[in-house]
Amino acid sequence: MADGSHQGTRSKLVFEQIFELILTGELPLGGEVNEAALAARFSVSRGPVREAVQRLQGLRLVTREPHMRARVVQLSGRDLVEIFQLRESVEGMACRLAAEAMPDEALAALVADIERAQDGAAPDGDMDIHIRIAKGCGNGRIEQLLCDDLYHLLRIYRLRSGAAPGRRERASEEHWQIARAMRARDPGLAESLMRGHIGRATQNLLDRLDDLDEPLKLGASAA
Amino acid sequence: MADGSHQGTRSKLVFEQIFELILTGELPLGGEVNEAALAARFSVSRGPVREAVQRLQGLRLVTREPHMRARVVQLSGRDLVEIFQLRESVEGMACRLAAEAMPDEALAALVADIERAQDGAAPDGDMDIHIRIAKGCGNGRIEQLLCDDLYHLLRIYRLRSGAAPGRRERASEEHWQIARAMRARDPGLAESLMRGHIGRATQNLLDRLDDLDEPLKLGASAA
DNA sequence: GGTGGTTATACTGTCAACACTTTTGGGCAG
DNA sequence: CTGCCCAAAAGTGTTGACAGTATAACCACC
Repeated sequence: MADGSHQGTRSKLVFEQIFELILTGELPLGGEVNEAALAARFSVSRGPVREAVQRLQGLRLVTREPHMRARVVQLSGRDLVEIFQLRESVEGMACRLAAEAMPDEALAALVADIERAQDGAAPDGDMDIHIRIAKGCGNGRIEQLLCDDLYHLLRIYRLRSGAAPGRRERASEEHWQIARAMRARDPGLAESLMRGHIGRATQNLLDRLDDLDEPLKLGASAA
Repeated sequence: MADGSHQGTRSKLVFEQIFELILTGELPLGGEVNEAALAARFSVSRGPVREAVQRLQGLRLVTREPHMRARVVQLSGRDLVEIFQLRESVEGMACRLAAEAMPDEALAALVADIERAQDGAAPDGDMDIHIRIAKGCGNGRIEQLLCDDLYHLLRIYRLRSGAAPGRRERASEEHWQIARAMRARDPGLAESLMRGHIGRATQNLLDRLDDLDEPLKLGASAA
């Protein structure tokens, strides 16, 4: 069969639907998650909903203690800083490994795509670069951590808070440097540049946060 | 009530019991995981067993695809190298952060404990140091990744493969250097030393592995 | 005797109902 | 009016049974 990857399992579908609900804000960030209500909404039993929620808990997207209601994560400034610190170390390592493991063509294409994006049309080149590096590092566990676990968190954050003005160009420039270092097969430099890149993003984040424990009320001109 | 913290939830108990079964080898490393059999063994329904298995899957301790039987992870040499690469980056960052965040007394106690362990009686100081650093880094997400997710994997690995001869002293010496750098409030040096420490352990692991894809048959006199 | 299809089995995915715990709301004493 | 206690409601944890799918055994056919 051509694709067939529809793996009928309800749990996975419900998981993605709940995630969409969080993205759209229908499930607000600090809000409660009601298993029965979600089950009724998706016309399934509580079993699949329960598994989906548990999986969300595994990704730290919801918090749940034994007998209390599950709640969507708050994403306070403190949380974001913690996530960015983790990304700094892990994506740095991914970048180092990818600079050794990725084939020449892939690295050349990476540089070319970034340069093309810098010129004119470039929609979502932002996260794409990081994902491509993570997928090319050859370490499945790191790839999973970055592309599965942390990626969801980042999507929620990005959707709620637009990038600072002028930061996009700056980031693209840094991406270009990173990719060039990788193409030159300089793992140490590539890792260092990536860590600096994410470290700057962290600093940028801190500058826009007055109180570390505020529940992500920023968002500015999120248009 | 004195303690009462037995959090009656069956799922958690079953989770720990299954983990024990993996540690003792009763559930062999590449073996299949049968929900019904486990349910009967623990005198619970399949629901809690299912949740426990799913949680194990979240920790990458078992692999499970939609309709196939779940299998305990194989822990091939490749897997171990991936885990150690991830640890190298994350524990390095944890060490950096801990060198900034941990109180003076805690750092002094860390150095003291290592020195005491070097002299005479020191049972399991090995992992303990890493755990203490992870818990002291102040980043809850990193702490959770190291102490919850990766710790289980490492326990399985350690139980099956003893350390190389003479490596324990070497490791203790490196721990001492790390702790000293932390006490001296030198985050950069502390991170560098920790990365070198884990990198050496990785190299040591590679030296003992002929084939990266072998399912962890090391352990020397595996009687 | 080997091979392809077919039935039988075992297991996972899903469901509806029950048991237990936490929370909410109201009534009562102070 | 305030605070505590108690009962009703809501929600989670757990159970046993049913449905769908992959694995295994079996048999016919080449």
